[in-house]
Order: sequence, then structure tokens, then C-alpha cells
Amino acid sequence: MSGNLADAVRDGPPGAPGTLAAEARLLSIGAAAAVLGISERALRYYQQLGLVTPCARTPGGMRRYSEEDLERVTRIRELQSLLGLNLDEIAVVLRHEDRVAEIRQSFRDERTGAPERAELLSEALELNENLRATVEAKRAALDKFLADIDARAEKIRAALEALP
Amino acid sequence: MSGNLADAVRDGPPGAPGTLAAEARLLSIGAAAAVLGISERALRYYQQLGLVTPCARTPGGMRRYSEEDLERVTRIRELQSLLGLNLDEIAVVLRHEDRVAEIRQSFRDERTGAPERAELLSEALELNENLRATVEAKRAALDKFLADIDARAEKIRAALEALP
DNA sequence: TCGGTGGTTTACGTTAACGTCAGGTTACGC
DNA sequence: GCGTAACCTGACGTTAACGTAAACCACCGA
Repeated sequence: MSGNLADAVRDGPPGAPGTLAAEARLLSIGAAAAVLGISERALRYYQQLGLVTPCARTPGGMRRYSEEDLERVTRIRELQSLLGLNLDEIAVVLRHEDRVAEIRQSFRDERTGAPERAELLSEALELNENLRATVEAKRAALDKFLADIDARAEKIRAALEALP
Repeated sequence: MSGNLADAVRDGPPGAPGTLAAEARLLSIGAAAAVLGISERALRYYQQLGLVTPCARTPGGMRRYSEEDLERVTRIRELQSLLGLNLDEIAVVLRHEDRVAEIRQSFRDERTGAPERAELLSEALELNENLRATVEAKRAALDKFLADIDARAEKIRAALEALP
């Protein structure tokens, strides 16, 4: 092992005058992959599907990932492992979440009128509720599953107490 | 559509003297697939991997599935969709559950001594607890996920109330 | 300035979980 | 007894989500 995670993440001098703090913390694809614990190939693949695009590139064309980019990837993995969604379905979820973020922006905008604001909020609420329903369904099923397991455990424990 | 589900499941006269009720209710692979809502190919594939073997065959070699067989397949699908396990991992879980069933048998056996019974019960308990841990972990993650969604919804609702 | 490490695109390879097709066999209603 | 629908066993095809290799290019420390 020539380079470890700490080496990969540690960037050039962050004090270079003129560069914003956020800019200094952009990660290369190797560092990003190391931090996230996934492969570089996966990151490129997600980008190919339009799921995450690194916020910047170096003049030479190398990908630079921001903290926000990493969070997005984390989100992808969560939606994969927790909800069992495939990448196409995840793309939809992410688009919805992007839309919510967009709504948040419009909301901050001074020019947005009150009735339009209400409209935006209820749209955001609906998008949110949409995902919630999916998650809630899964949770309910899991809870039942867990209850079954616990019931079995209880029977075994009862038998154990009846023994000695 | 020439044959529907009801046709497929409805078997020959169940009153044929000499045949047990359970025997009369064995399903062909087509009927089983229809009831379960999966493909025949999937059933054959699961068998190939040693996950479910139909309890019987006709003299001519055609598969016959019992109610218990169907439950086992349902279990497989549950482990797939809820826990996101692959079929190899599911094979392990099923082997553990089979072992628990075996333990239950030994337990009913008169010849099993008291110390051995205790041993069997704690083995069953451990196997059960094993699966429980997996499920519980998933549930915790899902709960957190759901909490995040609810928090967002709350923020949106608060903004909505602050409007009019 | 230059060597080595790391990154880029392009393209073909891999694995799990089936889908589908071919060619022959069995079950069942009439 | 007979036709046909359902089933059998291979065997090859497919799709998602990457893995891997090749050939070329960027960056950075000495």
C-alpha cells in the first residue's frame, strides 16, 4: 500500500489566497471513492446515468467532488440498500428531491407571491409524502417480520423456562 | 386466456377414497406459480439452488407443490424484497430455519434427555437471534430514514402555516 | 523537467436471477 | 384412444450494476 485514505483526502495548501474554503476541499475521484467506500467505476457509472455529476473538473478534465456530491452518492447507496430501489428508480427519487431544492430556492426569492408560495409548498409536501409512503410500507412489512421472529424467540424462551 | 388461476388450482375430486386431504391439494408448477405470482422458471431455479424442492412428483415426473412448499417460496421472496438478501444468503437462512424445525422434532422426541433439550433450545435461540439482528439493523436504518422524511415534512408544513 | 502515480475514455467481461426457446413427454377431457 | 395443453430437461439469451483492461493524459514532488 503506497497511499492510504488520509493521504488521498489531504489536499494541497488550503490557504492559497483567492480560493474559497469549499473549493479547497474538492476531492479527486480516488479520494471520493475511498471516503465513500465504493469503487471509482461506480462513481463514473452513476454519473453516466445522470445520478451524480461532480461539481467541477480541473482544467485537465479530472473530476472534483464536493461534500454535497458525496452526500448525494451516500443517498444513492441508502436508497439502494434500504429500499432496494434500482438506479432508474433512484434517478426519479433524486429528481424529486432536486425539485424540492428548487422549490426551496423559489421560496427564498423575494419576487415569489404568496399564492405561488402556497402552491410550491404543497407540491413539495406531496413529493415528500410520495417517498414517505414507500418507506412506510417497507417499514410496516419489516416490523411484521420482526414481530414473527420475536414471537418465535418467545416460544423458545418459554420452553426453556419450562425445563429446569 | 384459456385457463385462469381458479381453473389451475382446482384439482381433481378430493374425495377419492384412500387419498389424504393434503395429498389432494398438491399443486402443479403452473398452479403454484399462478398462486404465488411468480414464474415457473423461478420455481425451477430455486429448486436448482436447493432452496425449495417440491414435496412430490407424479409417476411421470411432474412437480407437485404442497402448501408448505408454497410458504417456503413466499419466505424466499420476503427475504429477497425485505432484507435484500441474495439467493445464496437466503439458502443459509433457510438452512438455519430447517435446523430449528429439526430441533423442534428432537424436542418432541421422548428419548431426548433434559440437558440435551436445554442445549437444543439455546441453539435454536441463537439461530433465531442471528436473523433478528440482521432485521433489527435494517429496521433501525429505515426508521432513521423515515424520521428524516418526517422532519422535512414538518418543516414544509410549518412554512405552510406561516403563510396565510 | 521528468518520472511515477493517479485519472480519462472506450470497450469488452462478469455475475445474479431469471427469460425464452427447442425438442420431447405427461396428463387429462372427450 | 387421442388431441392438446401443460410440463420436463437442457441450453442459450438478457439485464442491471458494476469489474477490468488498454491506451492515452494530467498532476505533482524532487
